[in-house]
Amino acid sequence: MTTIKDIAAAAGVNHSTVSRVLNEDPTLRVGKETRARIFIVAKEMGYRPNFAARALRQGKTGVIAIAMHDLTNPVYGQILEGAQSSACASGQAVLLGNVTALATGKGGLEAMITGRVIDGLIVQPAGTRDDTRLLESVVGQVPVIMLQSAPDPRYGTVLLPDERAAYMATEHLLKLGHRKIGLISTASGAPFSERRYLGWASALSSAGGVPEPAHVMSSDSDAASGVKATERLVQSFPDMTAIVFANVMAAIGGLTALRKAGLRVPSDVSVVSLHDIALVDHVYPSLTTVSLPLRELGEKAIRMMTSTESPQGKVETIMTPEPKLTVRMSSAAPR
Amino acid sequence: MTTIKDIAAAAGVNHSTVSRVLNEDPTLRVGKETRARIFIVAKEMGYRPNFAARALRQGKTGVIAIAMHDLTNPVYGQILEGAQSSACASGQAVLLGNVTALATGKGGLEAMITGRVIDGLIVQPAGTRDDTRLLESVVGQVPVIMLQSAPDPRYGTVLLPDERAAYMATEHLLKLGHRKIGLISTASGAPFSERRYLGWASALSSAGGVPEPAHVMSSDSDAASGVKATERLVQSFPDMTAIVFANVMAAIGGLTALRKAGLRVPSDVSVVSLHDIALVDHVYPSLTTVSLPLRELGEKAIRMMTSTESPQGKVETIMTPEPKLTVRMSSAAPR
DNA sequence: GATTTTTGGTAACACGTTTTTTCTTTCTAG
DNA sequence: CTAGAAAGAAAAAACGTGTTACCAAAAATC
Repeated sequence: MTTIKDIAAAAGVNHSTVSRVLNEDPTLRVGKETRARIFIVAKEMGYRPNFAARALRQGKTGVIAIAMHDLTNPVYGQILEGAQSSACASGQAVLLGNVTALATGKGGLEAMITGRVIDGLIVQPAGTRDDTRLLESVVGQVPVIMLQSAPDPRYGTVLLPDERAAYMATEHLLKLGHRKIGLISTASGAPFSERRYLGWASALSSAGGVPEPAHVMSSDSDAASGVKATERLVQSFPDMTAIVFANVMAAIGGLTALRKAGLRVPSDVSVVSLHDIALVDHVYPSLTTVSLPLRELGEKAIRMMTSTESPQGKVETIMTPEPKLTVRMSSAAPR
Repeated sequence: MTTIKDIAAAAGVNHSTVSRVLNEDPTLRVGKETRARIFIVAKEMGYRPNFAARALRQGKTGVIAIAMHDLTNPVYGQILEGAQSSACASGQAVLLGNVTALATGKGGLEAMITGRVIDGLIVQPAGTRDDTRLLESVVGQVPVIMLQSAPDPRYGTVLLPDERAAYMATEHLLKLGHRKIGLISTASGAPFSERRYLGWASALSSAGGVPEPAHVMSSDSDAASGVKATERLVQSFPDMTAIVFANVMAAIGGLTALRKAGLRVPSDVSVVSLHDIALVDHVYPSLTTVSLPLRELGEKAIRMMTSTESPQGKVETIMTPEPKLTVRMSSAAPR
């Protein structure tokens, strides 16, 4: 590996001059030809600064960790891709961690934090249970940004327009003529579940209906859990003519549950889901969805982290692109 | 941050002694009580070694990068999770990269390699196009392990039992009585596509059939591409009674295509796919699958990377767990 | 022609480890 | 009692940067 000293020797200058030239130190006065020579030699010798040495000196690494729940969930994959590409653009790198491992102290991630490997941590909180333990172990050690969490002065927060999206989904069903509209919500207690609930409820209210908390079933963000929640809903309230799903994986499970219950979609029950992913075109029937800017969520989190001001206490809601309704086969007017 | 020198001062010893005690240097002889004191002080002060300093000195970071294609694909997510958990277990960390960004030199990943941030690189190659460029830019710089690639002395290779799995999928259809069995393959030119083709072909041959290359359509590993490939197959060969899909996302697209073509699954066409993911229970009809040990692929790649011997030129095929057939609704005897 | 200012750099240290070398004290053998 | 191990630990060097302080010579000013 060629070091800064090799270049200094080849260019016939002191190594500190090389460092200052390459880092464009404004306080350094240097001859035009010396500067040019250093650049040329550095390029010729294929010089790359040693990461560890630089990190040691500067106290920064340029690595941001992101701890997610479930990497096999395509919804979360979008967040990851957004973060990944945004980080690349600003010369940072993304370290992947598992949030459960982080919370239980199992993963190497904790060592990476305490060992000053990472400059910041982006967390997709579990919604409820392990979050407090998680927070205690990392907040204060390193700047933290929570995705879709309850704002807190100790960390930054990036939010999706959950209420708006849930409102739009419900509104679509109302316009079709539905009045009995259930909600399969996400993890109870999670702030974004609250907001999605509010969107659903306010849409119903503004159409003159009365949002009934009993018509809400909570589900985890996977198909199997969506099956169970949907079964509970249709058993308790057989008169529902439409369901809003707060998560698309749950909705995909919901289709299975409805099929098993002998209910046709959309003729017996209409379905609308949040999260517009490629998959919804390929389930049967294809799902009407309202998109959420997940990619942008990941991007924004990185930008907030790399901005000059500390992210602590900042709260940002992604407004563009707006949630967008895409009507597919799963929604229709009630019979 | 408390450093090793702080501990040395607090324990009244030289900082090098602290280092050697904490790292359990066997060549160091140290008094029992001194050793105990150092351990106690270190724990009390919450000492964590500084990663950058250690990396600088040792020339190793304990970080392994893994460059994938498409993070929203649940199939690949499984590989990632396997790698992630396996790395944690051995005190390593996983850095996430995008293979396209790596190949085009865009991502921060290349800087991480040349900057000696990472000790090794695991790559899921694109199958064909960017791979050679990719290889040239990284092989030699850092140990590389390719997933599902063509073995090469310059890097290590970890493979799935593709042929066996494709054989089992085809065998299942043959046992049901099918004789006209098409194959929707993965990226043409990719070694694993070859192996899956061979599995399909040898199953047909051993049942006395003649594998016809024209009955094979290649598709990318996503639903949209699966739709197109399936359309091509059923238009060219309307007499097919069954299809083997080499990728589950393509199979999910395939169901859409068959539905649009007015073909019932399984009564008109039976479908079997490789890759057993949770989602297959929730498409309609649910997919008969043969599992592939994807998680273990990720785990093995990490283990090969962290083993003492250089991974270069090593080739390993994951044998356990064996591919497993799970019969669901999409396959039945032909009419 | 002496002093200041500018130009173009150099020298040295610091970052926190690990590792190699060296040093003092104590124990042991002859 | 003395040479020499051995025990216990300190000192020093090294990893490759970044940064602060400093310095020599040339040019400009008085």
